[in-house]
Amino acid sequence: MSCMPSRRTVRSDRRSAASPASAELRERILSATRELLQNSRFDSLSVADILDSAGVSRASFYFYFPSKQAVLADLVREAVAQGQQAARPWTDQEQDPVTALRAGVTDGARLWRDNAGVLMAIVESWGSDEELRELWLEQMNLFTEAATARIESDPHAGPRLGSTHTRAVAASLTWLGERLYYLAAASVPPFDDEEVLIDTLTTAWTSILYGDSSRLEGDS
Amino acid sequence: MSCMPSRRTVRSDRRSAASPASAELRERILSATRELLQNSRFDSLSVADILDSAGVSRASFYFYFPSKQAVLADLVREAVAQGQQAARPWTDQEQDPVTALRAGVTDGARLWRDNAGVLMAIVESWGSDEELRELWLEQMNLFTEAATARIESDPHAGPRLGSTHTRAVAASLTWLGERLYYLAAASVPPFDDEEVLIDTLTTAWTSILYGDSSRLEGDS
DNA sequence: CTTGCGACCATACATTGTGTATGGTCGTAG
DNA sequence: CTACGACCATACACAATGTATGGTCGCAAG
Repeated sequence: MSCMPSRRTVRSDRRSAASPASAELRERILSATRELLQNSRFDSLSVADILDSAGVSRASFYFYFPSKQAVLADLVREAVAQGQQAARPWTDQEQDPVTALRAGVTDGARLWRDNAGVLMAIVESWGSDEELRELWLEQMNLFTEAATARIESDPHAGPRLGSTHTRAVAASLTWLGERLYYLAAASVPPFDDEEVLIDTLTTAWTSILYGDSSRLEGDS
Repeated sequence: MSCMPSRRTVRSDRRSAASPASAELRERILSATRELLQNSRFDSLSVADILDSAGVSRASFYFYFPSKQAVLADLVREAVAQGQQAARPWTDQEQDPVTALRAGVTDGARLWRDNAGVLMAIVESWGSDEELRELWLEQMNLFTEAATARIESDPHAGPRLGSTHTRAVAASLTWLGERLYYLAAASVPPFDDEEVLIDTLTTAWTSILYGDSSRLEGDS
């Protein structure tokens, strides 16, 4: 998936025989961490746990990654790459706005469901690590940019907002999503109910962009 | 190290005449932590730092507090107690809704400005400590309850929302605030500009509650 | 006076976690 | 055969947390 093995020359094919580990340890480390993250919080996860789970030695771990945080960063890049596809139809405007909005919100929910561990980890950790901070801030920024562009080119939403504030509004919606998806993943009511999550987020987007929060289905 | 015994400033004033648990050191610990938090993140703060800054011994620290987190919990309770007063006029409805909303948002901004260190600390840490988690979740919950009550008793806002969703909407606005105030405190654009912060949050509240985001001053 | 107690300090320790060596094994390319 | 690259085992240096031990000081009651 195109990342960048800039660390070192990892691409070797010497896995012909004997070793119990013929594949890239790097992937094993990533997979193990991803799985551990489904049941543990990132900060209560030690590299020793990852080592045990991946069946890798301490030395090998630090050969491929400079720190635990770097592993998370890779996993996040992986997850968001997957998410940018989900966000694509979101920025189209081929269908009616509210429907498109709801579809985008739903895609986000699925992305978060599929990558709950990793995404929760980064939301909890980006405040305490510079690399993770920049990564996440950049991600939120990309999303905000896309939303801003969409809003400004929307004949209904665009004019309603002062152009100075459009970006701020887009940013606030982005961060609202970040928080609500996180709360849902963390099972914090009332967002632990996915339907409530999606309805509420969709309500927020449509209300703020179109000033219309009614008619958002009322099926409880 | 601190080989110099000059730290014993407590000497004769040890306990002026008071009774059990006069606990002057306790206050010193709280104050020192509060101040340190203005320039450091909570997780990059060791108890040794607090000890140095407060001029207290390790043993005394653990006499008063079971952990670093407990100190933060106390500071947070302190700050939010101060904030509940700020939130009171917020739940009144004596003035026009948008004005009241903006006033409430502004109060929140002031609270966050005055207690930035402590509040940032808890937002960053409530995910990793059970005590802090419950404390913060309860706080968000109290705020959500108040907002819900306000919305439901509001002739303009109440009817517009399905009653099932009212609480969820209130919760999302609460968490939006948490996130945006935090970002402002962390100097993340565009919310590092307090005017943008307040305008955007006010826009969100009025849009979602009243479906009206226009006429929110366009002075930019 | 002296004994007890509560607030407090100094220091050492057990434990856990991180990141950095150091040195060794084993297959394959040269 | 030898060098090298991928890998492992282990130990170490460091930092931080929380606990334990024992001691000082001031006051109050016997």
